[in-house]
Amino acid sequence: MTSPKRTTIYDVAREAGVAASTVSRTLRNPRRVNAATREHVLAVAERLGYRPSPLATALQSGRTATVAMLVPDITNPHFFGTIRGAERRASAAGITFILSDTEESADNELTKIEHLARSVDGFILAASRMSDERILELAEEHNLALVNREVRGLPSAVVDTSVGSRQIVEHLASLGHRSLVYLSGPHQSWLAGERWDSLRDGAERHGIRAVRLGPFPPRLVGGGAAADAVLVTGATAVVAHNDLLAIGVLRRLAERGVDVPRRISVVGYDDIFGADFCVPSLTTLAGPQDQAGRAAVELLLENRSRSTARTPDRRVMLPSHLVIRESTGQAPE
Amino acid sequence: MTSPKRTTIYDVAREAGVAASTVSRTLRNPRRVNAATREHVLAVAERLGYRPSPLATALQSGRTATVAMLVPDITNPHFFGTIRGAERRASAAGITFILSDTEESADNELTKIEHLARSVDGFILAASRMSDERILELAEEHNLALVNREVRGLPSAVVDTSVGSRQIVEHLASLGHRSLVYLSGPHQSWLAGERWDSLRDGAERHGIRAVRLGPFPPRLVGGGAAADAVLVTGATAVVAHNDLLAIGVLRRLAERGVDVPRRISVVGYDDIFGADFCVPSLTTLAGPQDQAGRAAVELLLENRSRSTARTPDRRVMLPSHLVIRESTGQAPE
DNA sequence: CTCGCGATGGCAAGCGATTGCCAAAAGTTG
DNA sequence: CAACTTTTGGCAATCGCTTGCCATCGCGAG
Repeated sequence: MTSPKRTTIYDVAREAGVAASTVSRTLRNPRRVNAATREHVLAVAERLGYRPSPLATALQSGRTATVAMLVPDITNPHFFGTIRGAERRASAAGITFILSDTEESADNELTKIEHLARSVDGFILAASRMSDERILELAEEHNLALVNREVRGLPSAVVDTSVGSRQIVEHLASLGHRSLVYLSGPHQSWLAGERWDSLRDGAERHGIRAVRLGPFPPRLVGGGAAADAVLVTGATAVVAHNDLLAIGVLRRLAERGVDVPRRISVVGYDDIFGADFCVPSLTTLAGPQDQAGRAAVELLLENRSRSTARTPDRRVMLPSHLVIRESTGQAPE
Repeated sequence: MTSPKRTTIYDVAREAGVAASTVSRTLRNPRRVNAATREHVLAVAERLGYRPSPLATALQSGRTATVAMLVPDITNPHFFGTIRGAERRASAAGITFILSDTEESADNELTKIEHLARSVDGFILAASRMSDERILELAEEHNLALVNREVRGLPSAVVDTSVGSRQIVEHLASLGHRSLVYLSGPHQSWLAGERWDSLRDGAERHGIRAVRLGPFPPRLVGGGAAADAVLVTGATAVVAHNDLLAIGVLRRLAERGVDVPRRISVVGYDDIFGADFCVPSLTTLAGPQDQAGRAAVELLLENRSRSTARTPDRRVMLPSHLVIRESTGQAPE
């Protein structure tokens, strides 16, 4: 790699016989310069293969045309959709997309935000593990958009799981189940709380007994312990915090020779890759995670420039739907 | 979000009673400044909560402490490992990680590189779809590291699939198979070429007939057409370009009532998430993709600063290994 | 024919660091 | 103690672009 001194705005200016400011305006604020000059400058810029330096632009203007997305665990398929959606949207808007894994740690989130603060226009916090207070505090200084998390007054995009959770309960109720176990995710997970609340709520309404176990790590490996715990309760239906956990449970149950769904029904959340081809295939609450990612980027974009003004409460709620597969069935006698 | 005018190096300088340059040196080149002053400056910086502006630093110094990774398809599980490995390594080195999806298009790769050129120290091209010539050309101007792709003279990290491919053939041969079909991936894919070469090579050595079909889109949906095509050939073993395709094939075969592995054996590449719990579980060539990602970042880091000097041929080769599961078995009579 | 005003382009001051060069201070050496 | 060498800190230029402010110009109005 050689550094052939990229052409700058000054090169273009000299070549076009105008001032640098004119070149700058031609690019950022075209109507501020006469059509004829503009054409000329553009032509010269094109000929010289001019590319603006995002750094210089950002340094001067304060706009970086970059967003960062913080994710608790990149490898969790649950986030793939969100990541993709956000990346696509950012890319479409010509915005650079920074991805950062916070390894399920609130402290890491803080550190990373601090670190990136000056390099980005805003942050997308996906399933943030931080407390509401902390998030609100950060929102004072940074432009934030939340995904699958709600905090009073902050823009957020969430896939609605309360309605969906009730659907799950109804589905189970209709199959004759009288009790269910919820396998909870990380206890800092807002989502986990939401889901439990709706499940319990729905269960109550249907006269179903609901128990919460956990927290379990929301990964395949979490399924082992979770499955065993479930068996002890004697419940006929399990709702896992996510598909990963659910699939883990399925595997463990298979190992132990427990028939799903004959003896126990299993439900997950997210409809991740693989949920349709595991055995038995998984009944799960699917949601447009990619749209949540995309929406988050949009919220961020709306929001920038606005510096002191608190954004009017912008929250996007996306509908989820229950995908019924083989892992749920009639409750046993 | 408010903009409380972040504290700058000048604020620290004033407060500490030294020149800005001293502050700068304290941070970048501590031994250049007296221990006493250094301590003092650090204390003041700490007290004021000073955070350097990456933008300003980059603009002046040319080092951005950022790398970008270009991936043909973010949603393809094959890349998850690579992405994770690269992100982790970058993060550990305090380097910002930009992720960009090129949607399987060589032109997109070019555009994105052009776009990000000034904002990053280098690019990681994962399974690039560009031609060797194009890549070499780009390497003149940019700092590149390749993943799962080799181009003369450029640093690269690849999971060795030639040895692995031969293992696959041996495995199949030992099961009595006399013919195999390779389901090829995108034809711009270097990997696809490599794999086919090694397979054919191995097949020849074992007196096995090998046929290549395709290209097929390396996704689940590609499996439908692929499976049908395979059945026509009457081969008893299929090696798919990747697990996604392989799983797609499994599904289609199941639909058509073809018994795997009784009637046909299926092998994939990558050992992606799900390969172990699809049915039948998939025999596949696993490789440390995350290490490839991590290695690529390291190659990039070694390489920066060096501007004109061409890097000594640095290539990392990672071993793969065959994971035998249920999708392969004795060849039928 | 003069005045006022909008359109247009240039000047120059930043944005927040880094770094070459220089001078003063401190340390070495014979 | 003189003559040097090292250390240490400051000055000022620079990276590439944006933008407030000012000067000029052309033109329609009075």
